[in-house]
Amino acid sequence: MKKTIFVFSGIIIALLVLFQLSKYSYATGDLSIEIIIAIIAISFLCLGIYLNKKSLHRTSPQVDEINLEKIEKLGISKREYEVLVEISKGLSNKEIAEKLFVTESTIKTHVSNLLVKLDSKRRTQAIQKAKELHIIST
Amino acid sequence: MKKTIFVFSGIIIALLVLFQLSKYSYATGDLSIEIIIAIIAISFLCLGIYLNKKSLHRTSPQVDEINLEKIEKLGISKREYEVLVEISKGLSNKEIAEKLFVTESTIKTHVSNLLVKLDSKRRTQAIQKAKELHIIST
DNA sequence: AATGATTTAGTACTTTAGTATGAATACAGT
DNA sequence: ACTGTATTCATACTAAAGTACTAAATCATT
Repeated sequence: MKKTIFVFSGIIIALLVLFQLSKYSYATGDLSIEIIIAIIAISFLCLGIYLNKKSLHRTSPQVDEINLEKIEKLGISKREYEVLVEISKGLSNKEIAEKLFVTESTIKTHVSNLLVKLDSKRRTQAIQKAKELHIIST
Repeated sequence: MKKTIFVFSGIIIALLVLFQLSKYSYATGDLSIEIIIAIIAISFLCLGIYLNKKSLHRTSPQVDEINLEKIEKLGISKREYEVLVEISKGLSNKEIAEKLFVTESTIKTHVSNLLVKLDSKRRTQAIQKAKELHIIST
C-alpha cells in the first residue's frame, strides 16, 4: 500500500520535472526535441520494467509461502514440524535424532503423530501432502 | 533469439514513428508538445512492462522444467524414471508395482538402481536430489 | 496447585524398504 | 548372429520405518 503511493508520487513528480525540462530546454534551445523525447522514452521504459519487477516479485513468492495457519489447524506442534522438515530433506530417523539431540525412539513417536495428522501412510506421502498444503517449502 | 530481434526492431520503428510524429505535429501545430511527450511516456511505460513480463515469463518456468539431459547423464532408464516419479508421489513399492503391472520385486530392483544413480541412501533422499537436479517436478 | 498439551523415551512388534545375487526374456544396434 | 542394455522376477537377507502401547518430565494456563 505505502509502496504503491510512493511509486505513484514518484511518477507524478517525474512527469512534472520532464514537462518543465522540455519547456525550458525548448525555449532556450539548449536541447533538441529529439533528445528530450529520447530521455523521456528511456526513463519511462526503465520505470515500466521497474514497476513490473516489483509487482511480480511481490506476487510470485507468495505462492510457495509457508502456510502457518494450516500447520496449527492440523495440530502439528513445533517439534513435530521440525521433524517434518528434516524428513523432507531426506534424512533417516536416526539422522534426525542426532540432529535434534534426542533418541530415535522419540523421532519415531513424532513421525507416527505426523503421519496421523497429515493423513499419510508413509513419510514420502507425508512429504507430498505437506508440500501440497504449503506447510513446507518445495 | 528471434523474439529479441523482433522486439528490438519494434522499438526502433516505434522510435522513428514518434520522432516523425513529433516533428510533423509541432510544425503543423495540431498537437501540443506536452501531449506528445505524454503519449511517448505512456507508450514506453507499457513497453517496459511488456518487455519485463516477457523476460520473466521466459525465465521463471524454466526453473522447474524437467532436465531430460540430466536424466540420461545419470543413466536413468525409462522404467526407472517412471518408478522415481511414483516414489515422489508418496507411493509404496507395492502400490507402484500394482500401478505399473509388475511385481514388488521388480520395483525393488528399480529402486535400488535409482538409489545408486542418485547417490542416495533412502527414497526420501532420492526425491530431494531428483528435485534439486530438476529431473522431477516440484 | 491442578490441567492439558508437549516432549521425551521405552518395549515389543509388524511392515516396508533396501541389498545382494542370480537368472530369464526382450530388444536395439553392430 | 552376437552384444549390451533394459526389464522382469525370485530368494534370502538386513536395515529402516512404522504401530501400539505405556509413562515420565516439562511447561504454559487457568
